[in-house]
Amino acid sequence: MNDRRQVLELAEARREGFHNIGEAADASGVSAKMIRHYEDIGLVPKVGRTSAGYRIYREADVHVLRFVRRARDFGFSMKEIKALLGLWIDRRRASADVKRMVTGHIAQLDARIAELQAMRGTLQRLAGSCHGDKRPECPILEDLAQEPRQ
Amino acid sequence: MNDRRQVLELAEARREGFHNIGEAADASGVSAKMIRHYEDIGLVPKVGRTSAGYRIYREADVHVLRFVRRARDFGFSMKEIKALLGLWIDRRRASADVKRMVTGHIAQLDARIAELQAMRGTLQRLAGSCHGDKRPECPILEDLAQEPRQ
DNA sequence: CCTTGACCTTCCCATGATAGGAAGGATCAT
DNA sequence: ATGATCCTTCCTATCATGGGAAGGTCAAGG
Repeated sequence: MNDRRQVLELAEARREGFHNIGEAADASGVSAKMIRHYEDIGLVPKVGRTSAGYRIYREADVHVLRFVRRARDFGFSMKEIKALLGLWIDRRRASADVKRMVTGHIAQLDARIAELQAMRGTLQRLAGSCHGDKRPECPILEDLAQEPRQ
Repeated sequence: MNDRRQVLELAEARREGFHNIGEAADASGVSAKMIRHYEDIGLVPKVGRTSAGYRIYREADVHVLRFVRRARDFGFSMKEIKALLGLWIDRRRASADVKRMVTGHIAQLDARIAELQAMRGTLQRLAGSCHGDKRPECPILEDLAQEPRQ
Protein backbone atom coordinates (compact mmCIF):
# COMPACT_ATOMS: atom_id res chain seq x y z
CA MET A 1 0.00 0.00 0.00
CA ASN A 2 2.95 2.22 0.52
CA ASP A 3 3.99 1.55 -3.07
CA ARG A 4 0.58 2.47 -4.32
CA ARG A 5 0.65 5.79 -2.52
CA GLN A 6 4.06 6.70 -3.87
CA VAL A 7 2.96 6.11 -7.44
CA LEU A 8 -0.13 8.17 -6.90
CA GLU A 9 1.82 11.00 -5.37
CA LEU A 10 4.06 11.55 -8.37
CA ALA A 11 1.32 11.04 -10.91
CA GLU A 12 -0.83 13.49 -8.99
CA ALA A 13 1.92 16.09 -8.91
CA ARG A 14 2.29 15.71 -12.64
CA ARG A 15 -1.44 16.09 -13.18
CA GLU A 16 -1.38 19.31 -11.22
CA GLY A 17 1.21 20.67 -13.62
CA PHE A 18 4.28 20.22 -11.48
CA HIS A 19 7.60 19.15 -12.93
CA ASN A 20 10.31 16.75 -11.99
CA ILE A 21 13.88 17.97 -12.02
CA GLY A 22 14.45 16.98 -15.64
CA GLU A 23 11.52 19.04 -16.85
CA ALA A 24 12.50 21.93 -14.61
CA ALA A 25 15.98 21.78 -16.12
CA ASP A 26 14.63 21.90 -19.66
CA ALA A 27 12.21 24.68 -18.83
CA SER A 28 14.73 26.85 -17.01
CA GLY A 29 17.90 26.17 -18.94
CA VAL A 30 19.70 25.11 -15.76
CA SER A 31 21.01 21.55 -15.76
CA ALA A 32 19.59 19.10 -13.24
CA LYS A 33 23.09 18.81 -11.87
CA MET A 34 23.30 22.51 -11.21
CA ILE A 35 19.75 22.71 -9.83
CA ARG A 36 20.71 20.22 -7.13
CA HIS A 37 23.91 22.13 -6.52
CA TYR A 38 22.10 25.46 -6.18
CA GLU A 39 19.80 23.82 -3.67
CA ASP A 40 22.80 22.41 -1.77
CA ILE A 41 24.49 25.77 -1.40
CA GLY A 42 21.25 27.47 -0.46
CA LEU A 43 21.05 29.69 -3.52
CA VAL A 44 17.51 28.54 -4.25
CA PRO A 45 15.07 27.26 -1.65
CA LYS A 46 14.52 23.55 -1.18
CA VAL A 47 11.56 22.33 -3.15
CA GLY A 48 9.03 19.71 -2.15
CA ARG A 49 9.51 16.01 -2.68
CA THR A 50 7.33 13.09 -3.53
CA SER A 51 7.32 10.35 -0.95
CA ALA A 52 9.80 8.56 -3.19
CA GLY A 53 12.18 11.50 -2.78
CA TYR A 54 11.79 13.06 -6.23
CA ARG A 55 11.96 16.84 -6.23
CA ILE A 56 8.82 18.51 -7.52
CA TYR A 57 8.91 21.94 -9.16
CA ARG A 58 5.99 24.25 -9.61
CA GLU A 59 6.01 27.18 -12.02
CA ALA A 60 7.28 29.63 -9.43
CA ASP A 61 10.25 27.38 -8.72
CA VAL A 62 11.09 27.14 -12.40
CA HIS A 63 10.79 30.90 -12.56
CA VAL A 64 13.44 31.30 -9.89
CA LEU A 65 15.76 28.97 -11.77
CA ARG A 66 15.25 30.95 -14.94
CA PHE A 67 16.12 34.12 -13.08
CA VAL A 68 19.36 32.55 -11.89
CA ARG A 69 20.13 31.39 -15.41
CA ARG A 70 19.59 34.86 -16.84
CA ALA A 71 21.78 36.43 -14.19
CA ARG A 72 24.54 33.89 -14.89
CA ASP A 73 24.30 34.75 -18.56
CA PHE A 74 25.05 38.33 -17.60
CA GLY A 75 28.15 37.23 -15.77
CA PHE A 76 26.97 37.78 -12.21
CA SER A 77 28.67 35.64 -9.59
CA MET A 78 26.70 33.30 -7.37
CA LYS A 79 27.13 35.74 -4.52
CA GLU A 80 25.73 38.58 -6.58
CA ILE A 81 22.91 36.41 -7.82
CA LYS A 82 22.00 35.54 -4.26
CA ALA A 83 21.74 39.25 -3.54
CA LEU A 84 19.73 39.86 -6.71
CA LEU A 85 17.35 37.07 -5.81
CA GLY A 86 16.87 38.65 -2.41
CA LEU A 87 15.99 41.93 -4.05
CA TRP A 88 13.71 40.22 -6.52
CA ILE A 89 11.79 38.46 -3.81
CA ASP A 90 11.56 41.51 -1.59
CA ARG A 91 8.76 43.45 -3.22
CA ARG A 92 9.63 46.53 -1.19
CA ARG A 93 13.24 46.88 -2.29
CA ALA A 94 14.33 50.23 -3.60
CA SER A 95 15.08 50.15 -7.30
CA ALA A 96 18.23 52.10 -6.42
CA ASP A 97 19.59 48.97 -4.71
CA VAL A 98 19.16 46.97 -7.85
CA LYS A 99 20.61 49.65 -10.06
CA ARG A 100 23.63 49.96 -7.78
CA MET A 101 24.38 46.27 -8.11
CA VAL A 102 24.03 46.37 -11.85
CA THR A 103 26.19 49.43 -12.37
CA GLY A 104 28.79 47.88 -10.08
CA HIS A 105 28.77 44.79 -12.22
CA ILE A 106 29.09 46.86 -15.37
CA ALA A 107 32.19 48.43 -13.87
CA GLN A 108 33.63 44.96 -13.24
CA LEU A 109 32.89 44.00 -16.81
CA ASP A 110 34.57 47.15 -18.03
CA ALA A 111 37.66 46.39 -15.99
CA ARG A 112 37.83 42.87 -17.32
CA ILE A 113 37.28 44.04 -20.89
CA ALA A 114 40.08 46.57 -20.51
CA GLU A 115 42.42 43.86 -19.25
CA LEU A 116 41.65 41.58 -22.13
CA GLN A 117 42.03 44.38 -24.63
CA ALA A 118 45.40 45.28 -23.19
CA MET A 119 46.55 41.67 -23.58
CA ARG A 120 45.13 41.58 -27.05
CA GLY A 121 46.87 44.79 -28.05
CA THR A 122 50.30 43.68 -26.95
CA LEU A 123 49.91 40.26 -28.50
CA GLN A 124 48.74 41.77 -31.75
CA ARG A 125 51.81 43.97 -31.85
CA LEU A 126 54.08 41.01 -31.11
CA ALA A 127 52.40 38.85 -33.72
CA GLY A 128 52.85 41.62 -36.24
CA SER A 129 56.57 41.61 -35.67
CA CYS A 130 56.89 37.85 -36.24
CA HIS A 131 57.54 36.62 -39.75
CA GLY A 132 55.59 33.42 -39.21
CA ASP A 133 57.62 31.35 -41.60
CA LYS A 134 59.96 28.37 -41.36
CA ARG A 135 62.75 30.34 -39.78
CA PRO A 136 63.18 30.04 -36.03
CA GLU A 137 63.69 33.73 -35.29
CA CYS A 138 60.66 34.94 -33.38
CA PRO A 139 60.30 38.26 -31.60
CA ILE A 140 57.30 36.89 -29.75
CA LEU A 141 59.33 34.37 -27.80
CA GLU A 142 62.12 36.86 -27.34
CA ASP A 143 59.68 39.26 -25.81
CA LEU A 144 58.08 36.65 -23.56
CA ALA A 145 61.55 35.79 -22.33
CA GLN A 146 62.24 39.39 -21.36
CA GLU A 147 61.54 41.04 -18.08
CA PRO A 148 58.19 42.73 -18.25
CA ARG A 149 59.09 46.22 -19.42
CA GLN A 150 57.26 49.51 -19.73
CA MET B 1 79.96 15.63 9.69
CA ASN B 2 76.79 15.27 7.75
CA ASP B 3 75.54 18.46 9.35
CA ARG B 4 78.67 20.25 8.34
CA ARG B 5 78.28 19.20 4.71
CA GLN B 6 74.66 20.34 4.57
CA VAL B 7 75.54 23.76 5.83
CA LEU B 8 78.32 24.06 3.38
CA GLU B 9 76.15 22.93 0.52
CA LEU B 10 73.59 25.68 0.86
CA ALA B 11 76.14 28.36 1.66
CA GLU B 12 78.12 27.26 -1.37
CA ALA B 13 75.11 27.39 -3.66
CA ARG B 14 74.43 30.91 -2.42
CA ARG B 15 78.00 31.92 -3.03
CA GLU B 16 77.71 30.69 -6.59
CA GLY B 17 74.76 32.98 -7.14
CA PHE B 18 71.97 30.43 -6.91
CA HIS B 19 68.64 31.23 -5.29
CA ASN B 20 66.34 29.50 -2.91
CA ILE B 21 62.67 29.34 -3.77
CA GLY B 22 61.82 32.62 -2.04
CA GLU B 23 64.36 34.55 -4.03
CA ALA B 24 63.30 32.81 -7.22
CA ALA B 25 59.73 33.81 -6.45
CA ASP B 26 60.67 37.45 -5.96
CA ALA B 27 62.85 37.49 -9.05
CA SER B 28 60.31 35.82 -11.32
CA GLY B 29 57.05 37.17 -9.99
CA VAL B 30 55.71 33.64 -9.46
CA SER B 31 54.80 32.78 -5.88
CA ALA B 32 56.75 30.02 -4.15
CA LYS B 33 53.48 28.17 -3.86
CA MET B 34 52.96 28.24 -7.59
CA ILE B 35 56.58 27.40 -8.38
CA ARG B 36 56.19 24.17 -6.45
CA HIS B 37 52.89 23.54 -8.16
CA TYR B 38 54.35 24.10 -11.63
CA GLU B 39 57.06 21.62 -10.77
CA ASP B 40 54.48 19.11 -9.53
CA ILE B 41 52.47 19.20 -12.73
CA GLY B 42 55.57 19.06 -14.86
CA LEU B 43 55.19 22.50 -16.40
CA VAL B 44 58.74 23.42 -15.41
CA PRO B 45 61.56 20.93 -14.91
CA LYS B 46 62.56 19.81 -11.44
CA VAL B 47 65.41 21.85 -10.10
CA GLY B 48 68.30 20.66 -7.97
CA ARG B 49 68.18 20.41 -4.20
CA THR B 50 70.57 20.92 -1.37
CA SER B 51 71.13 17.87 0.76
CA ALA B 52 68.64 19.37 3.20
CA GLY B 53 66.03 19.28 0.45
CA TYR B 54 65.88 22.98 -0.36
CA ARG B 55 65.31 23.72 -4.04
CA ILE B 56 68.09 25.72 -5.68
CA TYR B 57 67.44 27.95 -8.67
CA ARG B 58 70.04 29.22 -11.08
CA GLU B 59 69.43 32.13 -13.42
CA ALA B 60 68.19 29.93 -16.25
CA ASP B 61 65.56 28.42 -13.95
CA VAL B 62 64.38 31.83 -12.88
CA HIS B 63 64.24 32.80 -16.54
CA VAL B 64 61.85 29.96 -17.28
CA LEU B 65 59.63 31.03 -14.41
CA ARG B 66 59.59 34.58 -15.69
CA PHE B 67 58.56 33.30 -19.12
CA VAL B 68 55.65 31.44 -17.54
CA ARG B 69 54.66 34.52 -15.61
CA ARG B 70 54.67 36.68 -18.73
CA ALA B 71 52.60 34.16 -20.64
CA ARG B 72 50.07 34.00 -17.79
CA ASP B 73 49.84 37.76 -17.86
CA PHE B 74 48.80 37.47 -21.49
CA GLY B 75 46.03 35.10 -20.53
CA PHE B 76 47.50 31.89 -21.90
CA SER B 77 46.32 28.69 -20.23
CA MET B 78 48.78 26.31 -18.60
CA LYS B 79 48.37 23.98 -21.54
CA GLU B 80 49.21 26.73 -23.99
CA ILE B 81 52.13 27.83 -21.86
CA LYS B 82 53.49 24.32 -21.86
CA ALA B 83 53.40 24.39 -25.65
CA LEU B 84 54.99 27.83 -25.74
CA LEU B 85 57.74 26.69 -23.42
CA GLY B 86 58.39 23.76 -25.71
CA LEU B 87 58.72 26.12 -28.65
CA TRP B 88 60.91 28.46 -26.68
CA ILE B 89 63.31 25.71 -25.71
CA ASP B 90 63.41 24.21 -29.20
CA ARG B 91 65.81 26.53 -30.98
CA ARG B 92 64.79 25.08 -34.34
CA ARG B 93 61.07 25.74 -34.08
CA ALA B 94 59.45 27.52 -36.99
CA SER B 95 58.33 31.02 -36.07
CA ALA B 96 55.08 30.14 -37.84
CA ASP B 97 54.28 27.71 -35.04
CA VAL B 98 54.62 30.43 -32.47
CA LYS B 99 52.65 32.92 -34.49
CA ARG B 100 49.84 30.41 -35.00
CA MET B 101 49.51 29.92 -31.25
CA VAL B 102 49.45 33.61 -30.61
CA THR B 103 46.91 34.46 -33.28
CA GLY B 104 44.76 31.61 -32.02
CA HIS B 105 44.91 33.08 -28.55
CA ILE B 106 44.06 36.52 -29.88
CA ALA B 107 40.95 35.01 -31.44
CA GLN B 108 39.98 33.53 -28.06
CA LEU B 109 40.48 36.91 -26.45
CA ASP B 110 38.33 38.52 -29.12
CA ALA B 111 35.56 36.03 -28.52
CA ARG B 112 35.67 36.62 -24.78
CA ILE B 113 35.74 40.38 -25.22
CA ALA B 114 32.71 40.19 -27.50
CA GLU B 115 30.83 38.13 -24.90
CA LEU B 116 31.60 40.58 -22.14
CA GLN B 117 30.66 43.53 -24.32
CA ALA B 118 27.33 41.91 -25.16
CA MET B 119 26.60 41.46 -21.45
CA ARG B 120 27.70 44.97 -20.78
CA GLY B 121 25.49 46.38 -23.51
CA THR B 122 22.34 44.69 -22.33
CA LEU B 123 22.98 45.57 -18.70
CA GLN B 124 23.65 49.15 -19.63
CA ARG B 125 20.35 49.34 -21.44
CA LEU B 126 18.55 47.77 -18.49
CA ALA B 127 20.22 50.08 -16.01
CA GLY B 128 19.19 53.03 -18.14
CA SER B 129 15.56 52.04 -17.84
CA CYS B 130 15.67 51.83 -14.05
CA HIS B 131 14.85 54.93 -12.05
CA GLY B 132 17.21 53.98 -9.27
CA ASP B 133 15.24 55.69 -6.53
CA LYS B 134 13.33 54.61 -3.45
CA ARG B 135 10.47 53.16 -5.42
CA PRO B 136 10.43 49.39 -5.86
CA GLU B 137 9.54 49.32 -9.55
CA CYS B 138 12.56 48.06 -11.41
CA PRO B 139 12.64 47.02 -15.06
CA ILE B 140 15.96 45.29 -14.44
CA LEU B 141 14.45 42.67 -12.18
CA GLU B 142 11.43 42.40 -14.40
CA ASP B 143 13.66 41.65 -17.32
CA LEU B 144 15.77 39.13 -15.44
CA ALA B 145 12.58 37.36 -14.48
CA GLN B 146 11.54 37.06 -18.12
CA GLU B 147 12.33 34.27 -20.49
CA PRO B 148 15.42 35.17 -22.43
CA ARG B 149 13.97 36.94 -25.44
CA GLN B 150 15.27 38.19 -28.74
C1' DC C 1 75.99 26.57 22.83
C1' DC C 2 71.31 27.97 22.44
C1' DT C 3 67.49 30.63 21.15
C1' DT C 4 64.85 33.23 17.88
C1' DG C 5 62.78 34.27 13.72
C1' DA C 6 62.65 33.63 9.03
C1' DC C 7 62.87 30.50 5.88
C1' DC C 8 62.13 25.86 3.83
C1' DT C 9 59.69 21.16 3.25
C1' DT C 10 55.30 18.25 2.41
C1' DC C 11 50.45 17.58 2.87
C1' DC C 12 45.64 18.74 3.04
C1' DC C 13 41.83 21.78 2.10
C1' DA C 14 39.37 25.74 -0.19
C1' DT C 15 37.79 28.62 -3.85
C1' DG C 16 33.79 29.08 -8.25
C1' DA C 17 30.99 26.96 -11.61
C1' DT C 18 30.36 23.05 -13.91
C1' DA C 19 30.54 18.31 -15.38
C1' DG C 20 31.21 13.13 -15.45
C1' DG C 21 30.30 8.95 -13.50
C1' DA C 22 29.13 5.10 -10.22
C1' DA C 23 25.80 2.61 -7.49
C1' DG C 24 21.34 1.90 -6.45
C1' DG C 25 16.32 2.87 -6.29
C1' DA C 26 11.85 4.53 -8.81
C1' DT C 27 8.92 5.07 -12.66
C1' DC C 28 7.13 4.30 -17.03
C1' DA C 29 5.92 2.30 -21.51
C1' DT C 30 5.71 -1.67 -23.85
C1' DA D 1 7.73 -8.30 -16.31
C1' DT D 2 11.32 -6.09 -18.25
C1' DG D 3 14.26 -2.67 -20.17
C1' DA D 4 14.78 2.12 -20.73
C1' DT D 5 14.87 6.11 -18.56
C1' DC D 6 14.47 8.62 -14.97
C1' DC D 7 15.77 9.82 -10.10
C1' DT D 8 18.72 9.80 -5.72
C1' DT D 9 23.41 10.56 -3.26
C1' DC D 10 28.32 10.71 -3.27
C1' DC D 11 32.93 11.06 -5.24
C1' DT D 12 35.98 13.00 -8.59
C1' DA D 13 37.73 16.36 -11.91
C1' DT D 14 38.55 20.72 -14.01
C1' DC D 15 41.78 25.50 -13.68
C1' DA D 16 44.85 28.55 -11.19
C1' DT D 17 45.65 29.97 -6.93
C1' DG D 18 45.98 30.48 -1.99
C1' DG D 19 45.76 29.38 3.15
C1' DG D 20 47.46 26.94 6.76
C1' DA D 21 49.43 23.18 9.72
C1' DA D 22 53.35 20.44 11.25
C1' DG D 23 57.97 19.96 11.21
C1' DG D 24 62.94 20.61 9.47
C1' DT D 25 66.82 24.17 8.38
C1' DC D 26 69.44 28.28 8.48
C1' DA D 27 71.65 32.75 9.92
C1' DA D 28 72.37 35.93 13.56
C1' DG D 29 73.06 37.45 18.13
C1' DG D 30 73.34 36.76 23.26
